[in-house]
Amino acid sequence: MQESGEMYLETILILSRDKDAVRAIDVGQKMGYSKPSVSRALGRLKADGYLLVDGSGYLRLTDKGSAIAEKIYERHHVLSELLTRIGVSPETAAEDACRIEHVVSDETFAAIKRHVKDHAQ
Amino acid sequence: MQESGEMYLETILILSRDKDAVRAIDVGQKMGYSKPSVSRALGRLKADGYLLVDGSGYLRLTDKGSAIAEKIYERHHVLSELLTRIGVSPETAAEDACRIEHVVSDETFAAIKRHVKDHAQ
DNA sequence: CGCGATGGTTACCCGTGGCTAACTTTGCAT
DNA sequence: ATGCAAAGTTAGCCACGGGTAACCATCGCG
Repeated sequence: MQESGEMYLETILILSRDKDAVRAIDVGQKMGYSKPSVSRALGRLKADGYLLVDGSGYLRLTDKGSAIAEKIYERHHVLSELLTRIGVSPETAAEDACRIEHVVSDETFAAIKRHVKDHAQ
Repeated sequence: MQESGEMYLETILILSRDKDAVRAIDVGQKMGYSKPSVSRALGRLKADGYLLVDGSGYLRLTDKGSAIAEKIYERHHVLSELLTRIGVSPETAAEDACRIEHVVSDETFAAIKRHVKDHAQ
């Protein structure tokens, strides 16, 4: 799983919190990508079993896809929380969290999560 | 400047701390990349004015290249310090710092640096 | 009924950044 | 002087991940 694949899955998860049905076009709009780019990326995710597309073009994460999306989403939250706590502006914190969330190891994220929890405010 | 370019510059900086002369082959050995990959990457860095190569194949960072290398190197140190401090093992901290160092914004890094300094041990 | 808008896909281009294979160049040692 | 080893480059392969242009399919509305 590549960083960009994780972003697609996370985006689908976030969109499906609001909308009851998520389509490729919504993903593209949210991420600022063209239709063909989204189509191809989603095709890969589908082929690799992270995603299902029904007859009407509605997207649904598989368990496997959902697990990744939730994992990244959690990281996003915790990292944003940590960064704002040390004085980063909310916008920048969100942007940086969005990049860091894909590159930290499980060990490091566990430590960060523990740290944030232990030093709750 | 791409992430991989930053890694090359940082590696050259680190190598030039030990050795008095750094060649492409040393960089490749250190990074685990093949000679052609290194040759091409260094060619780009040279073309973009980050790097000089003398007649004997010795590498020297320009001011521009040095600035980036030092910046990334500092980030590496501070991030490693932060991670080990919250309980990450030194090896994992180094690996993660190596990835995070390329993606954090200046604002976030400034905040991290301040945090690490203020909570010195 | 037809036409246009919407959504999706196909085909193709581009840069990045790895790789191998093969070539050149250089320098040292026999 | 030969001849090998080390360093670098060139050419070409591949996957990723963006992009356009163009096409198809469907659906709603006049």
